[in-house]
Amino acid sequence: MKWSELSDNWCPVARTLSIVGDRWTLLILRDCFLGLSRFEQFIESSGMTRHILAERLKRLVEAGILERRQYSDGPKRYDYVLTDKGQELAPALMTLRDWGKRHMPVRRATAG
Amino acid sequence: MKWSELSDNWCPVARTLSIVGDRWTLLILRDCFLGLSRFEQFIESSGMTRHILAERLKRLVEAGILERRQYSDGPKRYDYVLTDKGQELAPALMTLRDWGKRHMPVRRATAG
DNA sequence: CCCATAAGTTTCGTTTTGGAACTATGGCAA
DNA sequence: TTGCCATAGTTCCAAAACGAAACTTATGGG
Repeated sequence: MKWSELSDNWCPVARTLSIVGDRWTLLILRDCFLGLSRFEQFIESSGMTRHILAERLKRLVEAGILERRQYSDGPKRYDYVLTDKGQELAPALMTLRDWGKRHMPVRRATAG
Repeated sequence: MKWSELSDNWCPVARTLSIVGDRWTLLILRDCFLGLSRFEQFIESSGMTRHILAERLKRLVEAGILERRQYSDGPKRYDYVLTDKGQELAPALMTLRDWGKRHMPVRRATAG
């Protein structure tokens, strides 16, 4: 079965995962909840490639989870902010965070 | 950045996602919460390939989320059950389910 | 004119995935 | 004792996704 076919699955968990159930997407949303909104910020914070970030942002906007917003008119620049629909993913992020805190202790530092 | 490097990230959300943040893994866990435990059951319920299922089960066992348990001694057969650590992912599954119910309505039936 | 900033896009080699066939183990029945 | 079934995997190959890095587009400033 193709992953994309999951968006019409009977199970609401599966339908949710058809959007956020991949490597990186939930990390972008985490960054949004931390207050980040710009392309370069997501790149720096998450460590994903520009290539993939661009594709994920497009999907999140199409899904109505993020909104692409022009924030500069000089050189036209855009950033991404959570919609109401996106905001409502907060509980999901929080439960994943809580589980991680309890069950996934850090073994060694991420960087020096 | 490689996905596997995420397991030592400072952020507990990222560390959690280093295990469950891929296509399919959370669906396996959903099935476990629905009472399924056998290889063939996961295959039938989720629609993923045997190949990927085998790999994901191995990772979940290594992570201490599932336990591989012999359930038959005639032909030796094994199934998979949630550990306490795995059980504690229930809130995460429930928040994803609730969000899906609210924001991801079914467009058409999955099958005829 | 040249450099910097910032949001992307393109290219290309590597890794992961999907699909389907195949393997291993043992029960059961003719 | 042979052959078929069930079940948990493994193997193989082509297709899709991904990572890394260079390139593009648009504008402002020295």
